Amino acid sequence: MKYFFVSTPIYYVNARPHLGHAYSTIVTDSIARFHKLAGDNVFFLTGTDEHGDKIVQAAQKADLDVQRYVDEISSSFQELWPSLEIENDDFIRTTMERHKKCVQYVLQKVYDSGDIYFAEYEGLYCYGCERFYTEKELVDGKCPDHQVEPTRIKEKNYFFRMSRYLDALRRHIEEHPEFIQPERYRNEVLAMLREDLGDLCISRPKTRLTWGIDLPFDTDFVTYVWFDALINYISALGYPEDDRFRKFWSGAHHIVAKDILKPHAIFWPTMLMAAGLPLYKGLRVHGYWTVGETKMSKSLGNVVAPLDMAQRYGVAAFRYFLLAEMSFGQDASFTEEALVQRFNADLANDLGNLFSRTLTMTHKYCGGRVPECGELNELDREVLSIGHNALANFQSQFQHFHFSRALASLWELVRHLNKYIDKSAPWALFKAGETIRLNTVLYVVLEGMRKVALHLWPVMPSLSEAMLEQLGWKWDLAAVDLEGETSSWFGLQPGTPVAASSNLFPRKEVVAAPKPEPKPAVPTKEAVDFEVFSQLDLRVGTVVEALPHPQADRLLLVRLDDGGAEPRQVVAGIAESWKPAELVGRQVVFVANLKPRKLRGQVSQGMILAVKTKDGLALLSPTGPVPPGSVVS
RNA sequence: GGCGGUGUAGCUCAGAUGGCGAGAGCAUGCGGUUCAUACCCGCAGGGUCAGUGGUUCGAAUCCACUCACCGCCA
Repeated sequence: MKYFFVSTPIYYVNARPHLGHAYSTIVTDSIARFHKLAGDNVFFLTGTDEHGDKIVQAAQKADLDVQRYVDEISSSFQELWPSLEIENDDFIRTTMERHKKCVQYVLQKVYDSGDIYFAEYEGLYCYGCERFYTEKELVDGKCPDHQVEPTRIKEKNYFFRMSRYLDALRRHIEEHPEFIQPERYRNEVLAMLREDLGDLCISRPKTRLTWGIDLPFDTDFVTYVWFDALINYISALGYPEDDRFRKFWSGAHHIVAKDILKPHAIFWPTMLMAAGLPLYKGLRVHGYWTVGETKMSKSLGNVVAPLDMAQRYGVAAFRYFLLAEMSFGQDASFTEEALVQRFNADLANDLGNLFSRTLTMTHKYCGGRVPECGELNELDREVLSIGHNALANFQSQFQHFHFSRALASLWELVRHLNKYIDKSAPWALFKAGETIRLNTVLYVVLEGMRKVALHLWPVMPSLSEAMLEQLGWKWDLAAVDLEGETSSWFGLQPGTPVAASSNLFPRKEVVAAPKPEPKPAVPTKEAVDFEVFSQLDLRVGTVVEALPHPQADRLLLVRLDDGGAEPRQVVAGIAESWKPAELVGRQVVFVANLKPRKLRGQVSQGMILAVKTKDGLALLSPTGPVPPGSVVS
């Protein structure tokens, strides 16, 4: 029996669970289930990371005692997972006693072997942020958050001699391509290793931070971030004394998002080396979910609440979508429309309808029981062969974290079963009374459906079990021979009753397209002919003089150079937005053939064009200088 | 600025070690079918494989440069 250990990151409890957390955990759950299905002995770990200043600050903000605060957020994670059909074997919290003991054990061990040293360093410290800044992080020499010049202080801390292990790590990565995957992240880590990474600061003085694990060799300090958090992967396995560690650690895989690549790809392996422990087997790195075009962020208020989606569309659809839509390693975009589209196309139309039509036919034509399979002809054998390929590809792709491709492979079988039904036309066989052939066709389809359902268990556990139940197949995880399923085709027992009908994935209405601001149609005045428009004589004039109107506050007397010998006087109602001095030299568009008229005793020979907005009047003018009097058309 | 990645049909993506008249799914159009969840099946349209130059009998695939976007580091 193979041992397989797989972990999510432990989630930092400064925020409630969102789509990113859900994805990591669902992927990990699916992998865990896949290995369970394959017969491995699986340990699936997730948990929460609960130490550090940020947590203390968040608790203060929430006006809660720190312990209560972390308890609460941690529970929100623990409570969410079962509703997403996530079945972790353990939930580790860094505030648990068993974790603390393990961290201290490892620290002491590394300290004893001489890889932790005490050193003083000097840095720029911002008291507001309670952290050090590098010169480059500062803006104009000031802390970007508090706009305060940081203070140069000296501090003593403990350091992990990471530099000693970096060469060995680089060799390991080079010799084990599967250590970090996908490839792009492996390259990134090798690039990081080409730089001087130095050693790792692993402590904080208690004068600054008390919410952490005491260093076993100096209780004036607490452990800083990674030496605490990363150890969760082995503390949960009961390292050092527990047998589980010995069994499971050799097959360990970590699933992480790309933002925590460095700690997992560099800090953690070197820590393990220093502690004299074998390295994990594989690190699998995925990208981010964006929401539409933009990054998901709290400030934008577009954080997708996983549970909302799961409730609206079903856990199965939600999990299926996440796995099918994201090409593992790359970023992907989450939109409700895409989810609905995929739901309808793949789950409702292809798979759901396949169940519906086949079960109905089994009832109409075969008394609702799995029929006897007769001799196979060319068409039937084609199904078996396509099925073999689809399932073998599914298994191989899934194992290599290509979930999207794995599901695409599986759907080749789903679609082929639909084609096969059409080609074989059981309804015609029924009318013709060709019972043996009819039974064979339906058997082949039902068995294909069973295989699809079984392979979907890692992705959508309860729906998979429901499908199998409809097929009258007894779900028994321990009895599954996943590899064998690719070649055998006779798992269903003839005579077994099947469900009379099926409605696993009722089609969803396509949600309204993401309203690009439903701008109302612009109401216009009545349409006019071009002739009417061309009666207007619009021209550009240059303001040569502007004066306040002697008898009106809102009016200006504007004298325009219109190309003629004398300036043209126009009375313009723009005094509230424009001062006379601002106008001189400016070019404006005016109506040249408006009948002259007197406004408050002053003759106006035309009208200057302007746009009224809530901020005042904007004048129309050419994009660049033109000769005065130029005609506008 | 350095390093790395990506750029293939409207959209999402496949395309080891160079040999294809460049693929799939979705979307679109047309046709067929009725067992079925207005579903399924078939056919079709649509791409100068970012650009330029090179290696080669032959390049989406190798090399160089350019452009665009992204990431890491500085």
